[in-house]
Amino acid sequence: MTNKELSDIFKVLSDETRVQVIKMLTTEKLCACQLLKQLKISQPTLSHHMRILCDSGLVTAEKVGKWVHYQINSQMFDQMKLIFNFTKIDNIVCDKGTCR
Amino acid sequence: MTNKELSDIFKVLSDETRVQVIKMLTTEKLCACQLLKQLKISQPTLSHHMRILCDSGLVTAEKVGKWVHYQINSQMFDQMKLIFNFTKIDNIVCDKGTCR
DNA sequence: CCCTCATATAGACGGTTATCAATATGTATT
DNA sequence: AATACATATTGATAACCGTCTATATGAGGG
Repeated sequence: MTNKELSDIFKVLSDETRVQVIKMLTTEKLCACQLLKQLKISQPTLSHHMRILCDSGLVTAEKVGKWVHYQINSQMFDQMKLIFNFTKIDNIVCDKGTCR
Repeated sequence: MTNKELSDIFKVLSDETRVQVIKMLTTEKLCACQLLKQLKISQPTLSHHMRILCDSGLVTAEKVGKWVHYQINSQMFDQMKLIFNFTKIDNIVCDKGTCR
């Protein structure tokens, strides 16, 4: 994963409403109208957020009749978990009074 | 952690340059001048990013003489790891042809 | 067919942000 | 003190983003 790909995913998660949607979808599959009920935003704004979430791959959509069912893409989140599994090494650089 | 707190942290990580800095600090402690060498941005821009990283708590700074040593705050990243450890339940909502 | 409900799109607006050049501050070295 | 180096701050600018209203699209139901 490139830095750009990573920062793009974090950008998707950098909005409070989208985090709330993700949390809601964590426990159950939901349609847009149900999400809308619990959010304090207009319908077009929700549609905008859901598009961003789906485009990123973090959420998947399935059209069922009039409704669209949204659901977490857990594969993506498993990958994200790995991102934070880095190992930190306490190397001291810039010591000996020089940075060159 | 509230949704706002979470999205604020993701916002910090939503910039490609800051992701690159985080990655660089993953393996070793570095001063600003060393970070600057490997990045294609001006010194004031780096200073701006380092302030955002430090304010968020993801990175800590330590002034040593002329230099500022930056280092990952691994406690924060351990916490972030947990965020992605949710359990997904495949509840189907919106079934039976109604959303009400 | 018309009407209603669910969702998407278009366009406008205000606020935020990343970037830079210029400058300031602070710290060592000579 | 004077100079050089490391970092921070200021102010300006351009691009981006979240939000809304208005409108369009699409799918059932009567």
